[in-house]
Amino acid sequence: MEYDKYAHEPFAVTADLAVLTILDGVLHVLLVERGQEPYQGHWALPGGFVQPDESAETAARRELAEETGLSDVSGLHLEQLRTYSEPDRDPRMRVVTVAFTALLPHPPEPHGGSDAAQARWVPYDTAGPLAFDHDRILADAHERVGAQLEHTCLATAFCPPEFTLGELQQVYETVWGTALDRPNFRRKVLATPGFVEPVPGAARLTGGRGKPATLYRAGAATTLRPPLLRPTSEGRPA
Amino acid sequence: MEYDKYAHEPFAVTADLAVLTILDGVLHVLLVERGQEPYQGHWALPGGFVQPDESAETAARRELAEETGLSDVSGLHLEQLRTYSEPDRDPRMRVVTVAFTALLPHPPEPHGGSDAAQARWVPYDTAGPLAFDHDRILADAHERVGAQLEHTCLATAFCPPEFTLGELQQVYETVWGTALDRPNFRRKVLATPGFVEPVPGAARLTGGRGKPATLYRAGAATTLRPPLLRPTSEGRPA
DNA sequence: TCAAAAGTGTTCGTCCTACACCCATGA
DNA sequence: TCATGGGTGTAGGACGAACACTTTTGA
Repeated sequence: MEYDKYAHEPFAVTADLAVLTILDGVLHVLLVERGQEPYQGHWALPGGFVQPDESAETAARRELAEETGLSDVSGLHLEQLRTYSEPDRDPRMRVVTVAFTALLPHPPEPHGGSDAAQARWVPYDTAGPLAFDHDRILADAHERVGAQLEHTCLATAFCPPEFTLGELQQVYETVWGTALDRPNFRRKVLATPGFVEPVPGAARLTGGRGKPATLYRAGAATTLRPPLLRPTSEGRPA
Repeated sequence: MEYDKYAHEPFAVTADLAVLTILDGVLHVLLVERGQEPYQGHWALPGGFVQPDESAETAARRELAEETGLSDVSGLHLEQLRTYSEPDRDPRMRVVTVAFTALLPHPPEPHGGSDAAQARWVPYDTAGPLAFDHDRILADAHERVGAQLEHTCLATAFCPPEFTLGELQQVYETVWGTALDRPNFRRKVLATPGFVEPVPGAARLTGGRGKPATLYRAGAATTLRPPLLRPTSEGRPA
């Protein structure tokens, strides 16, 4: 190992975020329009440099607060995705990016942050092409979240503090892009101890019509055993 | 974003490896004894600085070759674990570490590499305490590999090119620390298309006694659907 | 002929799937 | 009273857990 801090070409480290949410039953991602070169005018994932006194996680949470304008991001789900370190990712210099996924319930209207021209929620399917290798990061984030839904209780992170089982099911259907059988989904969720717990006596009307649905809160469990596998789209799973 | 490369305190980026293998039915990890301060004389995970023209993946593979002395590491399983970036991880300077897990079949006798006093295979249970935050990295690697065995075909990475189902089962039992039912394990593996494929007409004696076992090769599949869940150790899974 | 390891069969329960059906509410 | 969404019931099949049993080898 080396002692001279300046012996090598310096690395910059950034924390970039794939912030996902569900708007009107459609998966959306938070994007910012770049205000400067390179890729000026292109859309990109929000993020920024990790400061000397921060961990990448801390930096990611700070950036999340800045970009979304949320006053309290402490309770939001934030998870490290992976690190992207190819030498030519950024034409300016050597940049190593630690990518994170963040999941939001009811998202706020984002306001263009300090270093971004503007920020906007964009439907996942129409996002891209993005700056740098952010297309790949976003695709990795989607794949990861989809996989996590299968064997963790992550789906509640997309929901407000109190939610109906119909809303929870919509999270699965939106992220996976498949329809699920409602009775079976409900049984599966309720049979998993600690996944959700009912709010006593509470119910809410959802679509303006229909029977009011019981409200639930997220439970203490984090893992889902046995898992809730997404339907194998006929035949051999990929 | 900033343009001045030297505006911030420089970050160093390292690639560290949790190299796992199975020796005599016991999970082992490759450790190096540090030859210099800090933590001189302590054991640590092998690794080193990412060079300016390398990705973290490339650096990890280079380090793996150097530490193990293997001439061909191209076919070995190497996977990014996560990135550790707390500000005080290294007393000398700001070091961000991209950690990897590597899985080896029959491991070679390691020879002390260039910058390490010596390298050695250590049983997983007796490893530690290690230098820096390597105890945590190693624990994360073990947890990750254990989880991967459940829903990927990763286990074959621990096996030589041709192996018996008994050896494959031993991988699961060793990493998970639990016993599995042999008939059921065999059926499960064979029922998963692409997990393993038989080597025509080949068989091998394993323990000196008993019926020779059919030999198998790793198949083309990577995911395991439905998964092969580790036994829930009585009652509620963690 | 015995021990050891591979491989096969069978039973039984549990879980998943698929539907059909009932309930409560607003229009 | 109809459409809409929430909630319950149930029959059938697939899968997994447990364990008995057969086969093939070396000692």
